[in-house]
Amino acid sequence: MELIITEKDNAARRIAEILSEGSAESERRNGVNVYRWGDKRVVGLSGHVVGVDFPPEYSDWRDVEPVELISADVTKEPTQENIVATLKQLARRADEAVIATDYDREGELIGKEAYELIRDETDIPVSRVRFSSITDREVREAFAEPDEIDFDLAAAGEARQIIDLMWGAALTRFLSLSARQLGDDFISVGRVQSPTLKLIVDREREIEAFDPEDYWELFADLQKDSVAFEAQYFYDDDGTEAERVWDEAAAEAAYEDLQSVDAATVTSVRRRTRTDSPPTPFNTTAFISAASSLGYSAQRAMSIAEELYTAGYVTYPRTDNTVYPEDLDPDDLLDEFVGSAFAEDAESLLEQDDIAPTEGDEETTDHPPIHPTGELPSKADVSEDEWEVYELIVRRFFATVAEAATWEHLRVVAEAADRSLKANGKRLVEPGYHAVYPYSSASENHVPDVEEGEELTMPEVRIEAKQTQPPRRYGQSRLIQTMEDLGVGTKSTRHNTLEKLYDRGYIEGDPPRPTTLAMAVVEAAEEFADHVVSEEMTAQLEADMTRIADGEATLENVTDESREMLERVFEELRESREEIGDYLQESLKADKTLGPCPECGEDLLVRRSRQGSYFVGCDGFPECRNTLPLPSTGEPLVLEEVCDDHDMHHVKMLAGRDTFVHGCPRCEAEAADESEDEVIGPCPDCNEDEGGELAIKHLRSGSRLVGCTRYPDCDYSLPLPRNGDIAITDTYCEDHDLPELVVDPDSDDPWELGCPICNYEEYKARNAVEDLADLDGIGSATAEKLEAAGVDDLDTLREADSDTVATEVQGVSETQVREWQAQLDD
DNA sequence: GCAAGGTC
Repeated sequence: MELIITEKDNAARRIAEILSEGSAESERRNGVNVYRWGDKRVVGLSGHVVGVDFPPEYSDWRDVEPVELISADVTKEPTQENIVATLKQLARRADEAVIATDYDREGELIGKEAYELIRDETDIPVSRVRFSSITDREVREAFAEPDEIDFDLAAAGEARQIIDLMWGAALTRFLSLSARQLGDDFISVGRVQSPTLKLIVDREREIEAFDPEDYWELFADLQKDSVAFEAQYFYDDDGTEAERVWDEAAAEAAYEDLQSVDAATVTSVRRRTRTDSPPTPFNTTAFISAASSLGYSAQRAMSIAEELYTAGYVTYPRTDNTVYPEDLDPDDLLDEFVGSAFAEDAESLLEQDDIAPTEGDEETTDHPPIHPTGELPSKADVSEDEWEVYELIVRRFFATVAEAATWEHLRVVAEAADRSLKANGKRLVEPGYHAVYPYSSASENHVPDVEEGEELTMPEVRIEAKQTQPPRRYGQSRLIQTMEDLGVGTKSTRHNTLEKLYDRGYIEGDPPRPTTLAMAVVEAAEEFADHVVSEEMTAQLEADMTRIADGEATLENVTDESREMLERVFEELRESREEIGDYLQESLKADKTLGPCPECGEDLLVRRSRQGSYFVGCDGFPECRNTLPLPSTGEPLVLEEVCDDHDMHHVKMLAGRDTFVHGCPRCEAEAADESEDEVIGPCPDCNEDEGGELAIKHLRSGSRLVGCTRYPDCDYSLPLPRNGDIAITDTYCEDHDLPELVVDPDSDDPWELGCPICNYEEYKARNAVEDLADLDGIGSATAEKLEAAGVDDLDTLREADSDTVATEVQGVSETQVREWQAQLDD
């Protein structure tokens, strides 16, 4: 029997399809898919075989000194017992094994791990095949001429693992211990996350240090016949054109000169034609950046793309490649869109004489650029967001095979009272790829045809006082782009790194702003462990890995050298341990401080009760017992904005999709104290027996609800929207004897909420499927499939038999279902 | 429970 091992289940299935010419069947072993035909078996490792875990004796890491840890051996342990068990079972029966993991460094490492597992059982020959995309031709060719595992390349990857863990875990542990941060809120440091955080912190430092400067700009309206256009004043500054006037008196003088006349003479007209080339194929970074201009976060964009990939609509979304593989025939792919929602554009592209896709600079060996597969979803198959992202990917593919656009630029210079004015016009002559790719800006600026010497009227002159602006914060896609430029992180991890920085309380908002803690961590690292916050650590590691891969160094050389360097860092760190700890603790507190306590003058802080709920408490506790409530949903985040009335920072509650700004906790509490409950009808739970009635209530924590007047004896309640005025109408719901409610009745867009009980029931039904889609690893495309199989809410999923679900829903594995169920049990 | 790499 021949055993073929791939990196992921999906690849295993496709390779089996290709090699068996469609005759492969799948069976399950220990919950792992095995594809079989004849005497061949293909199994995907799902990336779980490789794993560096700490030895169990270090699991209680609070008691372990960091330095002991770094000298401790890093051991490898498989993280998914069932995958390993399956692999070993199959290996025992095989007389030959082929490693077919991804054609990159990490793929080689995963392949080597699999090789070692096989070697534990048997000494059958193990070969290695390499192909850059899972297409018929490439896979067949690779299997026709198998190669050997490159152990040096795998060792390079292993050195990376060890060094990352050594530095990351030891420094993380040191900072967390010194600041006594031991729960979920540990203080982490790492080779990729820390240089990324430093980018954000450095930019924030520039912004803080920025000293704005005043300047003035002058504009004039010029008019030819009845067509007006705007021109800007400029002057010669040592041979270059300058628009900003830095001296107020000089600006006023120019303004007076221009105002003294009401006409300008055209002194030069220049026309130029520019071609605007279509964009290159999507790699992960370019995709994230395009999706971000549609308003998607990096994480969200990737998770939608992964969902579309799993459903079979787009290619693998984690790729560096910007060159389509040779065997992608653009004509064939365009043909697939004839008769679809994209028919018109696809047909117009097919009419072109020559269809030659653009190429980017990066041609890699693992996966093709992101493009549609040719299997089309209908709008009903996917959520609105998924459709929007799918359309982006389709249109990007269209753009890469479309023609260039042509622009006509028109530059006009005119003189008035010896002062110069200029206007730049821009006209799209040939829309080219813009016709199929409406995302990149194609805005025109109209300047009429004028001729040299022509006299134009000048009805208005304006002077604008401005200030230089600090540099802008990096947005998420800009950060990911910069990480790629610096070589930090990989296509599969960059977006996760940003998410991690959010989760760790290092950054907040979008564009991300560093918290006080982040500033302190970067500062401490710069002083004592500069290596780990600089992108040079990655650069050096890359160089070392190349040396290992080329056989010029060994894994031991490189990791020993790194370990010695870390030991030296620790010698300095240990001396300053208390100082660093105090500083970090102070910074942590600064991120939780809301403002002065009105009762004692100490700081009011965001705190957490023993039950886990958040509230505002006084730092003077137990002497001062002043408190304020916070909403029950989400995690509080202190914003920069300060309430004018109470000198308190506003608070935002982070709760994923339901994130909202709570505002000033004192304002919210006072508003609730001043409002009165409005009775609207009988309580369905206790009216008959006890006479309880439902009322609209404002809670001190800022939320509103319909609750029983006998609370806490009766805790019947219905949710109400957080924002907007609520009006009670004269129309009554017959079923529940309650009035219908309207939110924001006086606005342009009032929302008829209706009877609160009916509304809540509809809400529950509507959200059942959405709740499914919200689970980790389920998107709306998969949720739709689950719903079709009768699994339409969380409770059904929780009780469902995982094997039945996996059998009935295509593309869903039993392991997945069990993971979802485990999530629900948490 | 700590990193970063993979995949789900």
